[in-house]
Amino acid sequence: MTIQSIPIKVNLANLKASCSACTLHELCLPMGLSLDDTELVDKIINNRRKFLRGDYLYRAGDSFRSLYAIRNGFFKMSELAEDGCEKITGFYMAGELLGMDAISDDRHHYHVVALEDSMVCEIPFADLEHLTSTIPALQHHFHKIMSREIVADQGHMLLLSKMKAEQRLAAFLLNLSQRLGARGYSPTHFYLRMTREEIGNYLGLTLETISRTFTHLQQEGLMTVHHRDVELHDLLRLKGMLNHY
Amino acid sequence: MTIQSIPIKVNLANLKASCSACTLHELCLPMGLSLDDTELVDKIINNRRKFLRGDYLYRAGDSFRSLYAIRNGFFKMSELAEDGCEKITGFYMAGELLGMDAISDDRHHYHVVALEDSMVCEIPFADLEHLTSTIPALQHHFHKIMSREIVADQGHMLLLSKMKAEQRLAAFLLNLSQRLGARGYSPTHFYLRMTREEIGNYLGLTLETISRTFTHLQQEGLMTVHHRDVELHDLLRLKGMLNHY
DNA sequence: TCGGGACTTTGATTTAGATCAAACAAGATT
DNA sequence: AATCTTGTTTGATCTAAATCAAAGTCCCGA
Repeated sequence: MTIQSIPIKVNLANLKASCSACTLHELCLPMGLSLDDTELVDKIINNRRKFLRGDYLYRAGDSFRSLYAIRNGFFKMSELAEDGCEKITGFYMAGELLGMDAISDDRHHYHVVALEDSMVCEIPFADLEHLTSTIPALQHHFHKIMSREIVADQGHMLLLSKMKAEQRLAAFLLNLSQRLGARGYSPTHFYLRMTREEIGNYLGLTLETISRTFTHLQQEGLMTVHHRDVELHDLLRLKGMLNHY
Repeated sequence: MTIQSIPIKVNLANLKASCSACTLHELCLPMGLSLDDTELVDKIINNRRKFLRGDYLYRAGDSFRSLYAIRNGFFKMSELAEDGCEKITGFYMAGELLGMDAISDDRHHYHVVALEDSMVCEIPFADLEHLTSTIPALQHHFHKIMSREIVADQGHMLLLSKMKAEQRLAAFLLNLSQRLGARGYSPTHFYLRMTREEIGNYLGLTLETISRTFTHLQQEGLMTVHHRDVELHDLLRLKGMLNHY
């Protein structure tokens, strides 16, 4: 069994509440949809599909038909330049929605690859739009989800344009921590699903800088890393590092 | 008359076609809305409001009620850290929609300031959502607009994480060029509405680097800059600079 | 017409992080 | 167990851009 396939311990009760079936489900239930509406939503969600580590969910250039809700697992989204140079635009985990960039011109703009074995629900976009026009609460929720993607991307822009290496890595770890915590996983102890190179790529740094910065954060007593096993010792001090640009 | 207030020469025929009244108008007309639907859209758009250079359209933290469509003019969007350090997240021009980040949690996340005298239409978001649920073509178009914002932000992320100073500036100029061209302005000859410092801020560089890079691009014969008057001599070669990361 | 302020250019120096290089782990494969 | 592969750490050196510094330009208001 590889490290990558070791399942993380989950607080099941929590997970169930925040991600009962599939993203869309999670998305609409808290919106106070009626039972009938919930059934309508369930109907358009296609069967879950399994992806093994390394599988592509879709590729840049693929024509756009559906959004994808991650039921569980972990994905990276990236652009591949002609020269083979990869540029990672984001990491996505359970409860998150993939493919919203493709609405703009009916083509996916990026590759999406599973970084661990994962389960995904396909949501045909035409069906979703049909449903959102009949269920106002669902429409509003969908707008919020797109808006959150915008906020997240703009946050990452600021990270890339203003923060130093140490701050970027701290922000990255805190972001993972927060998202894992929201899903019922431990916010302070988790496995990284990606290599140092992929982290560096995403943060606009090299793998060597990531490695050195991990070493430094450990020396400061802020965290422990062994391979991909991360333990954050002091979330507050980590957050404190982000304030001063 | 300051340089900032010199009006740029416009191809009026073009402008009219692509931006007849207000952004939303421009947005829905090409979607094949019926005349009746178009009238409905017009009804929810509040009177145009004028903003002088330096005026705030809204501030970070303001509660979210409306999106804003720029009828004409130029705005910058920015975050202001406690220490007073500004971080510019984007520049917006005629025909673009502001405030979509605020849908996520009913608060504006950034400040928006006019960089020249501008005219803006306010679009109450509740009204817009009401309309989008009754006009499917409008809903779809709105989703495309949000999606385009996501694509643009992700493109800027890649710029910030992978490109060198010269490529960033070239990409910035080409982006302005393309957007101005789409609005009927000259894509090769335009005024910059922002300072070198603001460009640098947005591109993750210092004003000195922007200045030196302008000088260098001029020496290469790719462009001419006098103060804020930019002339691009070779769009193809500028585009060629972006390929190699 | 002069002087002040905002912005820009250019030069000298410094530095954070990139790049180059080598050794080292931990699994996976034989 | 021995070897290979993939990913990681650490060290030495280099470099693009930051920072520090000074002078120049344009605009504006008195």
